[in-house]
Amino acid sequence: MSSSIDVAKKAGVSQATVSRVLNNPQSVKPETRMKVLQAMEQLQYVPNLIARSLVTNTTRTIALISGSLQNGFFAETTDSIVQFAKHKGYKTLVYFEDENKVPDLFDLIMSSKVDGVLLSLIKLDDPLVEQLERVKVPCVFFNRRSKSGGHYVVLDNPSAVAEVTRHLIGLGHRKIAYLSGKTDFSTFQERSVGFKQVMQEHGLEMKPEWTSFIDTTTEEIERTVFTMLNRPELPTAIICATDAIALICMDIILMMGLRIPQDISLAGIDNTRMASHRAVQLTTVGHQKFAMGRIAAESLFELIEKGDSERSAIQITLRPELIVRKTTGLVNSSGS
Amino acid sequence: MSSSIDVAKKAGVSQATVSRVLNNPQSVKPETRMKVLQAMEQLQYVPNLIARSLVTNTTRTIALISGSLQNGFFAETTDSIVQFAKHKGYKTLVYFEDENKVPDLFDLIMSSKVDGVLLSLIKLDDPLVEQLERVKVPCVFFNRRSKSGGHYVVLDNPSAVAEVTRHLIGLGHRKIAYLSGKTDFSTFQERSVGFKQVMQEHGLEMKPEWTSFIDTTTEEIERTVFTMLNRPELPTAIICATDAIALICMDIILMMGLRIPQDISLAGIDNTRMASHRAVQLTTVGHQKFAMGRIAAESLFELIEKGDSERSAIQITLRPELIVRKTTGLVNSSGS
DNA sequence: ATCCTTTCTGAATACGTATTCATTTATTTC
DNA sequence: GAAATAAATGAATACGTATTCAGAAAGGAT
Repeated sequence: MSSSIDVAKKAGVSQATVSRVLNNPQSVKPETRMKVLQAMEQLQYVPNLIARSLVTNTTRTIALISGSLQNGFFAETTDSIVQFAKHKGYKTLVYFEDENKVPDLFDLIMSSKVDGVLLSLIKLDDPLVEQLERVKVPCVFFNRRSKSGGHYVVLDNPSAVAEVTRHLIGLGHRKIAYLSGKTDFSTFQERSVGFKQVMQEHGLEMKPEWTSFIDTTTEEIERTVFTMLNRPELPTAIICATDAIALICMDIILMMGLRIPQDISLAGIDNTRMASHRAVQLTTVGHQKFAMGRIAAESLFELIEKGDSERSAIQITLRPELIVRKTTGLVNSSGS
Repeated sequence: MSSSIDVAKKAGVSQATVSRVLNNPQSVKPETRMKVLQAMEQLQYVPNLIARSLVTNTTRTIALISGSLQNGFFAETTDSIVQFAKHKGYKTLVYFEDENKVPDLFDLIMSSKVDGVLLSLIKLDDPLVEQLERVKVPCVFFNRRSKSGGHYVVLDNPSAVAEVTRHLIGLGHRKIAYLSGKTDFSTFQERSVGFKQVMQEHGLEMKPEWTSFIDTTTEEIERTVFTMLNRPELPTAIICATDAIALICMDIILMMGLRIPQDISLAGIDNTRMASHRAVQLTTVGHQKFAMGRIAAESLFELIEKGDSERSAIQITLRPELIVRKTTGLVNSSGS
């Protein structure tokens, strides 16, 4: 690999001039500029971004810390974030973390010198947040947020669940199960609040055996649903805290020979792409306009470009929208 | 941010010693090592990887050039690749490229100084391949490959399609449609070969109006399927070159009120996660053992760690395995 | 031609680390 | 205790770029 010094030699100029034709072309005489460009061409010169970063203290790279792509929601947000970053001339460093262990991420981010961070996999009281705050790295949370504020874009989670819950109650359901991830994530925390509230408003009981806050691994979800549906008394509806959970849930329900929604209604949240598929047609709640990932990315670049500190907090809460499809129906009166 | 020089000052040693406790701890006396570690702790020192990369000419970063995550196959491979890279102590820089434009990727890769490249989105005659070859960056293709060889891990594509085609013919199908991406990608090229061959072996015709090689955007696929199914004569089965295409295809088929497989059989390739979902149950063909992404990643790290040049070419062709589910059935004798 | 601007270019330096080489300090051997 | 060896450390340098500052070249006005 040839360096700017090689180019300089070949063009008979100084290295500084080579640097100039790259970063400030009009500041160098057209004649010599041509010589330099020609030399670059001949040597197949491509600038070393590492060296440049060392000087400018900027990498044109963002970090994305997301949940596993097995979850369609994260696949969609990741896709749009990476696309948008590319469009902005930025590279994206991705981490798909296990829900539980996000320990060394701070050092990873700091040492990589990324220009910004998009975080979805964050616990309510994650120390990472405070650390990032301290070092002034532009950072926006999406989907999940931390209790210490910061910039974020999230769904109005309590309302979202409230809407599905009311929808199901409106269909006559009284025995409603709730299947969620653990509440140390804001998403699951907030969504459970919405559920609890609406149930109470209607004087309905949250049966412990129908209410689960579990690890959102496929195996764990399958096991939980299987156990629940093997009890003597079945719920008439299941609300899942995410579409990803709902899909797995649906898989088990169908496997056990139950019909949706005749035997059991099912609803999710996120309005994932698969939810609208005609083989699935999941009732869910989404939000208007763009994907959340896109909005988060736009917000982040606003921080990066205009400077974080001046900016007042970006705190966007997307209005939820119930999307009724085919997995929820009137409660089966023959149900015990 | 504090540097190793700050640490050195605080600990009363030279910067070289600080560097040593990081890279060669046992070469420094335990006593002074402690002093240094303590200073690091106090200053919250985290090494600047950019600077380190400049010296070592290594970044512990790989680049992944993949198709859009909208395609479940790429979501799965990306997930496992990123996980595996992390496990190996490497970061992953991702690009989800549009099928058509992959022009400036070479400069992007070179300037970022990644230690290796995983490529799935590559055309048969992509110039990128030769460029990467020339600069000796470890590189392995997966899923798709280039005609100029190199390291790759792919499915035995002709056999894969041959298997589904024979399966459908065995079920009595004669009027078989084929829906594929464009053949300047090896995947689609090789798969179409398999289809053509088996059809010919059985003296069956590839009707032009039932055979499409199109851009694999959702809209384009939808339009194509819609048009095909609005013709007077319908195929009794559709083979899609990927599960992603098959899913979209299924969506349209169901939307038009046709039943699968009673009215029309449907099959894909890749054995994507959603294909096994009980709301879908797509007949498809996959391969044994690990995900392809994982195998590709393992191969790449072998190249990175053991050095590329010594190594003979890694060329892995995975044996396909037909997985019959519920979207393919006996041909409906009442079909016109 | 002289002086003054303006435009352009080169030398020098900084960024933060790893590494070589020489030097100091500690340890062993007789 | 001296000499020989081994272990530990520091000074200096390199990596490839951007940038400052000073100086050279070019152009304009008188």
